[in-house]
Amino acid sequence: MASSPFLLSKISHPFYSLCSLYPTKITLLDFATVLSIKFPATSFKFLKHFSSNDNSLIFHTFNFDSFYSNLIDNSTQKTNLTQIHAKLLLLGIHQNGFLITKLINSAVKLGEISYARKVFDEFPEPDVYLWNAIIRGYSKYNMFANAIEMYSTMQVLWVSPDGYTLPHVLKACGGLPGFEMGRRVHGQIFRLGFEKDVFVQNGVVAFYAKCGKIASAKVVFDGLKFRNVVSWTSMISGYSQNGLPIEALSVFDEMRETGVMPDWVALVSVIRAHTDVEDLEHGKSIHGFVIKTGLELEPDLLIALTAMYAKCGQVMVARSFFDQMKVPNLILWNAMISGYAKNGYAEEAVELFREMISNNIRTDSITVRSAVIACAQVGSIELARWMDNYIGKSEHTDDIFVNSALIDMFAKCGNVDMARMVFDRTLDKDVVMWSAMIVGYGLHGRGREALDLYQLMKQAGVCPNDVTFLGLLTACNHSGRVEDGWQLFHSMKDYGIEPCHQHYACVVDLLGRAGYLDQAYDFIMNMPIEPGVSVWGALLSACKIHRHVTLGEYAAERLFSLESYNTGHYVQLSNLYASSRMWDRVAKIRVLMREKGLSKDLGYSLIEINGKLQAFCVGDKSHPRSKEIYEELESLERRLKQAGFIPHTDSSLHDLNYEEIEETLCNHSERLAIAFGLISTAPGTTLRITKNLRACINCHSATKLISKLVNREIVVRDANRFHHFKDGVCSCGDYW
DNA sequence: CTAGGGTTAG
Repeated sequence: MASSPFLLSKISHPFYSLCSLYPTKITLLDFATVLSIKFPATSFKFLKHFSSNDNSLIFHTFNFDSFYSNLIDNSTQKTNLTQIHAKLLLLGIHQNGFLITKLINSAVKLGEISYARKVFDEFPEPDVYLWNAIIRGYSKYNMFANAIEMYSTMQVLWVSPDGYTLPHVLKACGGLPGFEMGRRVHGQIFRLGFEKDVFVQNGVVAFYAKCGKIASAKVVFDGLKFRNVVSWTSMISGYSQNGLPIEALSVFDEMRETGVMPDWVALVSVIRAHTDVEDLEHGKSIHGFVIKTGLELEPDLLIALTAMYAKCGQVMVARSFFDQMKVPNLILWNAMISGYAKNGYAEEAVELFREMISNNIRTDSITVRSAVIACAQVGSIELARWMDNYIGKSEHTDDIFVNSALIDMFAKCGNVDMARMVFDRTLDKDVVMWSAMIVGYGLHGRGREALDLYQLMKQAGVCPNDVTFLGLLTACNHSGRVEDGWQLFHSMKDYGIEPCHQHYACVVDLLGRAGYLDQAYDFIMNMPIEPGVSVWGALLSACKIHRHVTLGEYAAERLFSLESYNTGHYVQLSNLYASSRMWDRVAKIRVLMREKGLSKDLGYSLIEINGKLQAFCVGDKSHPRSKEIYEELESLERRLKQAGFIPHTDSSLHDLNYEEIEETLCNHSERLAIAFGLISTAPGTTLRITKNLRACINCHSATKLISKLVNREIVVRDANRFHHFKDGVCSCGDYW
């Protein structure tokens, strides 16, 4: 001992200042333990030295409980705890329930749940405090099945739960699927006489709310004699979680009337309700309240506010919140990304997602879902492939939501075959997955495949839903299958599905396009619900195709009365007149539009070259390679003429919807995009173009021929569907 | 030693 360097240094060692905190004398072994915790870097050699010592030096007057409990509380690492535990064992006081409970709680706090369990298992006869500690640990880390398992074991061993056990058990019940367990616990709570314990009762309320049994939650809540802010919050969030934000808000009002002051958790729930109803004004007033009550520094409250602003379309405000957050957590990232995606800021959403990845920030399935949705909006097949590739390497490959979104994304990015690949590689398919694929085929006019898939779906025992039928009807529509569509529509009732506006509009479209205008009209007249914009719009568009002026005017009238400021309706009617060469009425519509201050939508086309999107509008000369583009355009025009192409001049010339033709050269935006695509990609490369309006008949015919002349596949996504041009024909069969 | 909250939604 004399030679020990420790003795030489002990006077000056900071340990002595630490010792003065404790009221009792301390042994060398204790010294070593403290050292190892407070000064891990220097402790090893001391521990080694003392490990050969016996513990005869211990003073029996020493107050173990307070000394070790302080040590445990000061532990910041698992190794601290294991050393203390070893020490307790060495001292023979490892059956001290108080200290072991503390140890377990401390382990839980450090996230060392399996270590906590190990310590628990080594304890011979745990009392209710120990059981509570371990159940609490499992519940805290959402290991609900373990929590319930411990709860059951505890009762087998005749340890009765107390008022501290039950809230954790209830939380676990709420987190598990099914609610039988929770119901049993509720019965037990009643028998054990906890009906006046506000902690326990709040847990019961929250449990029922989580399981969707909001009525039961309300019954328990109403039965409470004393309600604190937690009781109210449980009820508010319960309504929110069950899609009843209005009710949630009225509970909040009630709470305010009874004079209970909301804390930040309560406000988070209220903000969520405002977010759900997209009520920006009231959301803002809650924001004001947050500032007034001095809670604006509460990070989670700021996250809820960010989500609210993002979802309500105030993405700039949301972004400034986001940027101010020192440590943005996953939920905040998700709120921001989904907010962008939801409000049409698809590029921003994707950019933020990429930022997460390049900074190695953890993503979850919600992040990925939102990002995929954003990619679908962007419409770039290269981006879509990148996303698919990323997911293939992630842990989200089996996420049914992610895969359905991927199917939708590939379909919307023009590659329905890749959508099918995702579909085929997903083993567990639900209705939504099947429907997404059917909708994808519908979008591309592949009616046969959609119908075949529907058969397979039924064979697989999956029951169709309203979206399935929407996809099927669209598919029939885009491939001219009137009979199939008609039958499918009528088979909806066999599955107990009530058709909605969109289904009716599809049928009107289906009948109308095929020329059955009278039938379409009768169909509308016999609809059980009031026909809306989509239905009349479908009829008007069919009247335009078949030049049925009187019926078209009738449909337009209905549209004007429903939406008097929607430019599209005027344009459609004008197109109908133009197709019937009624130029005076075309002019009248123009005057009418001018009077109402409406102007037609500007057409533009996007083409992706080397992963970059290039935009063109009609007659666009702003591109740096504009000269080359127009040269290519002229050469195309020449070759078209040589091939015998005669432009339609009757309707499209006066078609307000489409960009006007300039002299002989057609400079519609998609033609510019095609020309640019041709000069900037290798021969044979597929061109992928996105257009915001519907393709005009002239460009459609021209594109067919161009695909043959230049031997390229050209994929055009217009406002309505996809067109695949190849070898002089289009996948839509000129039916769109 | 207790309880209540937020991101998504094909």
